[in-house]
Order: sequence, then C-alpha cells, then structure tokens
Amino acid sequence: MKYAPGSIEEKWQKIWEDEDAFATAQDAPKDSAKNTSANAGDGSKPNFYCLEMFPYPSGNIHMGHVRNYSIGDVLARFKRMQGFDVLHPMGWDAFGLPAENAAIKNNIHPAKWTYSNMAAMKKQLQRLGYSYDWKVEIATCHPEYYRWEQLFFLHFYEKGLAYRKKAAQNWCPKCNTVLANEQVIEGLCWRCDSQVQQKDLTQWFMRITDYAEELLADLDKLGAGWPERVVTMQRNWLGKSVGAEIEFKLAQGEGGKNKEEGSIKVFTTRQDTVFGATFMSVSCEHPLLDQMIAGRSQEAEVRAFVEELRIAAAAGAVGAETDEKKGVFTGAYCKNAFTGELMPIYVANFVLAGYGTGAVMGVPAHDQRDFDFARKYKLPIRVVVQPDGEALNPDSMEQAYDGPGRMVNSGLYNDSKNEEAKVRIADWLEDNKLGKRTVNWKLRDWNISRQRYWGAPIPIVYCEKCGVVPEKPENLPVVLPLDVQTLPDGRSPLPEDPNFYRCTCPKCGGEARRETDTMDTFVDSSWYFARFACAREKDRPFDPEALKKWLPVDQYIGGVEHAILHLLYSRFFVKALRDFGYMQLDEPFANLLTQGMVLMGGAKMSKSKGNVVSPTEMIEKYGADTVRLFCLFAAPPERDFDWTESGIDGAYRFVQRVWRLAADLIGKLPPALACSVDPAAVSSEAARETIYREHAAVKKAGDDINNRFQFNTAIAATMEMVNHLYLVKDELSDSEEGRKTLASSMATLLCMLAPFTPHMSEELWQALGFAGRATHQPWPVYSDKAMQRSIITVVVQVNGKLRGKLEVAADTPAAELEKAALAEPNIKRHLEGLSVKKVLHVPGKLINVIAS
RNA sequence: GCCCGAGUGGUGGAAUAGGUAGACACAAGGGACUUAAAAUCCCUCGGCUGGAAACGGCUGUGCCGGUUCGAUUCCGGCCUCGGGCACCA
Repeated sequence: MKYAPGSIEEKWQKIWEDEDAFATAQDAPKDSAKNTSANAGDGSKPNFYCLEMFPYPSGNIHMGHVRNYSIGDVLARFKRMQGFDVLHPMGWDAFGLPAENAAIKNNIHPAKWTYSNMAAMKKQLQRLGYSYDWKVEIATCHPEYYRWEQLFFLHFYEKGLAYRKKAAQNWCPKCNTVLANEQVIEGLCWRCDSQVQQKDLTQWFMRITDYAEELLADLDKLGAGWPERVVTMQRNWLGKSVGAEIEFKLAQGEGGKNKEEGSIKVFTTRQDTVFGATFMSVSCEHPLLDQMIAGRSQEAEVRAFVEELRIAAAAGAVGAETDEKKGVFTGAYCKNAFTGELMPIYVANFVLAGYGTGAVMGVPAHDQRDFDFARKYKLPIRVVVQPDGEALNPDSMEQAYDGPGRMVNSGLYNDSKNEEAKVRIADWLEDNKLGKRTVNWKLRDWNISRQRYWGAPIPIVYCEKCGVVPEKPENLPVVLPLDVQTLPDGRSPLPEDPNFYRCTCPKCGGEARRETDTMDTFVDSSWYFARFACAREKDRPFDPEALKKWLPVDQYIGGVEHAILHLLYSRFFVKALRDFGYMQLDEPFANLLTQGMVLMGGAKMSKSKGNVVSPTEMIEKYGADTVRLFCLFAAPPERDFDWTESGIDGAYRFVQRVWRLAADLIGKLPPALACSVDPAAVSSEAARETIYREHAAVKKAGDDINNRFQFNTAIAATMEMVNHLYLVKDELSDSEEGRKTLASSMATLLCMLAPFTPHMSEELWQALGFAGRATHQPWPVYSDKAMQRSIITVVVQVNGKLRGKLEVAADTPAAELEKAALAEPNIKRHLEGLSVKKVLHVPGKLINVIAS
C-alpha cells in the first residue's frame, strides 16, 4: 500500500464535503448564551468560535496563509473532537486597491479579477483540507454584505460619530488616496511605502476618539487573552496623557505698538513646573500667529520660517526627534500669571499643530527639548523642582531634570512635593478660570474616505438645497456600479460617472449628487466576524440570538501586523454597534494569537527577493498533510520560522513512517477505540509500557494544543509514540492482548494526528477497520491510572549534582529508598570523607544528599 | 531615548510548578539490507577528559553577581539581537 497523498486527500475532501462534516448549527437555540465550558452540565453542546483573519483575495495563498490557517484548523478540529459546536468560517476581504491596480495593468475589471481570485483561492484552501463551514462564506464586495455597512454608517452619522471635516490629510501620491493615521508607517504609505504628503481635503471621519477612554480601559480586560505586546502597542497608540490646560494672556512687550488681544492655551502634563516657564512656543499653524506678527519688524522673518516648514511638510519631510530644534521670535509676549513675568513667544518647528493646543510652554529646566531650545536662543532657565539631595544650578546644568522633587522658586508652593503641587496648581487654575484639568490623546479620528473606486460607497448625498443628506435606509444598498471603466491614472471613475453620482435628494426629492468617495476597506473588516455568526440573515445585519451564542470570538488568529489597525478599528466598531443596539458585547476577540512569519534564508518571503515558496508546489510534491504538519512542527506559532527543504522532508518522512506502520498492521488488528485497553488486563511488560506511553502522549498533546498552542511539542509526542510502536509492534502482534493494545494505540495515534494530518488519519482509520470517521472521534481520554508505572527512576544527587539513578518499585517506602540511595556505590564514593547533613527527598523524582 | 520580547548543541527547537539540560526533528557519522544507489530499519551525536570496556570526572543554557540543598527557570546589574513607539509638551 503506497502512500499517495494526492488521491487520498482528494478522496476525503470530497467525502467531508458530501457529508457536510464541518457544518455549524447556525440556527441557535432560543435560550442560547455564550457557553464555552466543556462540561456545561445542562446537556447543551458548548460552543467555540475559531476565527482566522480573512485574506485579501490576491489570487494565491502564500505560506503565511498556510501557517495562519493551519493553526486555526488544528484548533477547530481539536475543539470539535472535544465536543464543542465549532464555528470556523472563511471569507474574503475583497475590496481594495490591488484589484484596481490589476485592472489597470491587465485591463480586467476589478470585480472580475476579485471574483476569479476568490474562486482560485477557495480551491487552494479546500485543497489543504481546512475544515471551514463554506456555507457561511462572505465577501465584503458583495452588496448583501456592504449594505449593512452602509446602514451602520447611517447610524454613525445620526449619532454624530461620522462627520465631515476639512483638514490637512495624509495623501499617498502613488495610491491616489488619503490614508488614516494608522496607515502611515514612519511617514510612508502602509501599502506601497511611498512618502506620504499632506493635502487639504474634506473627508469623512469616524469619531473613534469618543471611545478612547473605553478602548484604553478595556485593554485591561483583554490582558490574559491577548499578547502583552499587542496590548502595549494599542496603549501607546491611544497615547493618553493626563495634565492641565493653562491660559497665557498676550501682553504688551517692550515698545509694543500692537494691540494685544486674546490668549494662548497650552497643554502640559507638568503644570507643577509652570513657575519655570520662561518662554512660549507655538506651531506655525497657530491661529493667533497672524495677529501676533502683523506689522511687527519680525513679520518677514517669521513668515519665511513658516513657509520653510510648510514646504518641508508638504514634501513629507516629517519632523523627527533628531531634527534640529529651531524657532523664530515673533516679537509678541504673553504673561505668566504665576510669576507675573513676560514670556517671549516663538514659532518653533517641534510644536505639533495637531496635538494638544498647538502651543507649548517652555520650561527649560525640566524638559530636555525646552532646555536645548533655551540654550540655543539664550533664554532664561529657572529651576523649580529640586531633586532630593542635590541642588540644580541653572548655569551649570547640562540637561533638564524631569524627575520628582521639592518645589522651589514657586511662591506659595515652595517646599511641597512636586506631585502635590501638580494637584494644587490644577485646583488654582480651575478656581481662577485660567485653565483646567484635561486629558490628551495621541489617537486621532479615523479618516475613512478613500478616493478610490473599488470600495463600499458612502451612503451620503449632497443637495444644493438641503446640504449633506444621508441616504434613506430603505434605499440601501447604494450599489457600486460594475459597468464602469477604470481610469489609467488610478483615479476613481465614480466622480465622472453620471449614472452613479446623479441622484435625487432623499429629503426634498430634488436633483442631487452622490458622495463618490468609498469607505476605507478597514471598515469592511471591522465587523465581518459578527456577520459570520449569521451570514445568511436576509433582512437584518445580525440575528441577536446568534451573536449571543457565538461572540466574542473565542480564538482569533492572525499576523501581528494588524496589532493596531484592524484590531483597534474592530474594537471600536463593536463598542459603537453595541451602543446602536445591535449587540451586547464590549470586545470582539476574547483571545488573540499572533502568529510569526514564514521566512526563507532569514528574510520575509517576497517576490522581489526571489525567496518565495509556493504552497501549491509543495502540496503537489508532498501533499497537504505534510505541508500542514511542517508549518506546525517547525516552531511554536508565535515565533518566526525559516522554511527549509530538509525540514519539510523530515515532516514527509514522518507522515510516511506512520503510513508504513499502519499499512503493516492492516487486517491484523481488531476494531478498537482510543485508550480502550486497561493496563491491569495485560500481562506483558511491552503491552503495559505501550499503554503507558499511549496515555502519556494523549495527556501531553491535549495539554499542548489546548492550553499552550504548542503544536510542535504535541506533534513531538506523536512522534515518540510512533518510534515506540515501531519497536514493539512485532512482539505485540503475536498475542491477543498485544493486538488489542496495538489497535488501541493506533486508534489513539490517528485521533491525535487527525487535527494535523486529517486526510491520512481518515484513510488509515478506515483501512484499519475502525468504525466511523477519525474526524468525528472524541479526543482520547487518558487515565491517570494507566500512567502509573510500577518501576520508576529516582535521581540521586549529592549536593545538587547528579551522581546516580535508582530503578525502584513505585511503592518503595521513602526510608528504604533513601537507604538504597546512600548505598549506591557512586554515591558512596562521593560521600567519602564527608558527613551527611540532610537527605532531601522529592517523592517519585529525586533524592538529594546534602553533605559537607 | 522610552516600552516590550528573545539569547540553550552544527541547525530548528524541548525542559508546563525551582528538581535528570538538550525531548522531538534536521544535518552529520557509523552499521544492516542491496550487485549498486535511493529508500528503509538500527546505532552514535554539547565540549574537554579518564578508561580496554563497563562506567566515570570536569565543564556547559549571552556576561557578572545574588538567593537556594539544587537556577535555562527567581532577584540585581550589564551585553547583544529582534519588534513597537518616537519632537505627544
């Protein structure tokens, strides 16, 4: 019986499909509720939602997909064997730019390109034997999907959570569209690495900042189920700073001829250092700037400086910490209400217009950047916080001091701790209406407008009479027209397609123009996991009962590159949908596994580097089972691993080794179930040892899969079992009890391998004459009794060093054991000339003789 | 600069609760089978070292120190690599 993976795999994929082997009970029972306990006790089947990040239909799956989906599939299959009702769906993140680029390049319609890619990739996924319930497949480019997204947009709009704003936006010249802040990585476009520019545009925003506090607070809830670094990355991205806003009134400076009106507000986390504020710096976009410099001798110089910064920003030369701190005096002053002193106002290149108030009070003694700036422009430095046991001298300081200490030069706050002063000064600001406590976030609202064609239309209409008018829910979906020609320069055809943009105003019925921007595709992927729970729902986006049953996702698996983008947007969406009344859920993903990359020669696989391994070729050569097995055996899932030819060869060898082992036993074994032989019922040592190893392997593999996602060691456990079975199979084949033992072990082995190499397991399960399907077997149950060995090895140490081993009966009394340990020749030798102080005994493990 | 994570054989990696370091593989070497090769099956495999052998000794988990009968594991300090954030006031 030769191992021919191709035909076996095809055979079983067909059978699984015919038998609808991976169907989920989509009609949730009426009183369903999230129930993830394997022993619910009430007879209902516990449920488990296993989800892998759905792919963009580029046309071909790559090894990263194979790894991602193999991890998910092992878990889904394992959970089914454990008795869970498992939802394991797959779909397509089908809108997006590559479809348009391909359209331009190959002169094919984006829709056609996308749909044929989806079909091709679906075949590839099926070829890998993944246990998806394809009946709930979804594609975000389908109007039946995005109609609900458009409905959600109307809710966002109605609640003021979607709004239009003109502002400087991140613009990618290559993609011809704006980008959200999250999509700009170190000043470059996340997709094409082009230098991002700034452009003034009117765009639609989602008010994600309204949820900042909750997004931050709920990170704590995720703690146990999410990798710490993802939580940290989100926390940093939200960027909460607690401090105060302080108002500084403009004041008459020397020879001031200008009328000084208004005030400059700053945000600071260090209001305790306000007595040390000796100058003010503002961004070049500060609203009071024009007024401050108008007619002053400094005007020309300031304008030149501002222009210089603007050119740099437009070219994408975004400021970095390493850039030289530069500024120009405006000629204007403001007054520090605490010291009564005048503070010169500078325009400075390091002040961000978009953070805080666009103005910063300069406290040179206690902020490094202000310190550098003050030294450069000869501005006064005043120490107001003294660290314990050290006296800072403003003239000799070499760097700012930003640690804790006692207040000095700060009027009535002197001598108090700076943390106390922080509170009292905040109180004072509020009492005297010169400021207030406030919180600042790094998080910005989410720009979701894209000047692209292949996306979900934003359901908004512009009417000359009524202004911005939301589409009526009953008019949804606003269908993206498919009968358009993509434009060669990448611009969207929608603004030039009257059939699309011409419409009637939902309010007054007059002629109006449709919004021609489409939604960021990250909107599409921010709620797909919920739709999977009730994908066939026709008249509403969700069936609340189904959501209650399946959400949150019990295990979400995907690449860490989505740590901020997708995972943050999805969390926001769930909270918003909850507030719209669609779900009772705070967080979408209870547990998150971020899998590592598949590398080749230490580098990420990429076409340009020429180090790509095609999954299709590998499957042809070795079969899907081997490819799956290797992806999981090479390393633990979170870690990157290197693809090696010899590595997959090894996996292939193992698969064949199992095959030969079973082939040799076909027709010789009685039908059996996993773990079905009582060790007390066998007489031979070989049989007992085999049963012992069988149960130990089940325990280890189950633990490794369930609690640790350590698939590599779970596989290692099956390998050890196979190695052992090779050694004993001839001996055991000779007796009735031996054949029973072998049959039980083989059943156990095939069950344990079923999540990893499902086709081979099915085929051998059938060939050995076992009943039913390997896929539908319960996960084997080990018994502690079967794992009790009668002879155990006890390690003997002298002063913590291994000096000998004792093979003894497991029930040897402790005193006798210790005696035997001391009598062991090598131990005796090491104790020569020493006196025994103590004998430490860890039962069943070791004896440590402490002597000196 | 700040915040995470990781450093273990020739290689990928094990050691789950402080208790036999190197499971399981890959590579390498040897043997059996074969006319031969491949495949397969079996054995060896951290370094140094004693012994004919059986079996021992020393050393060893990035570096230095600490706690402990005992440390890859805990604590303190450092080094290197990887990742994230980065003019955030």
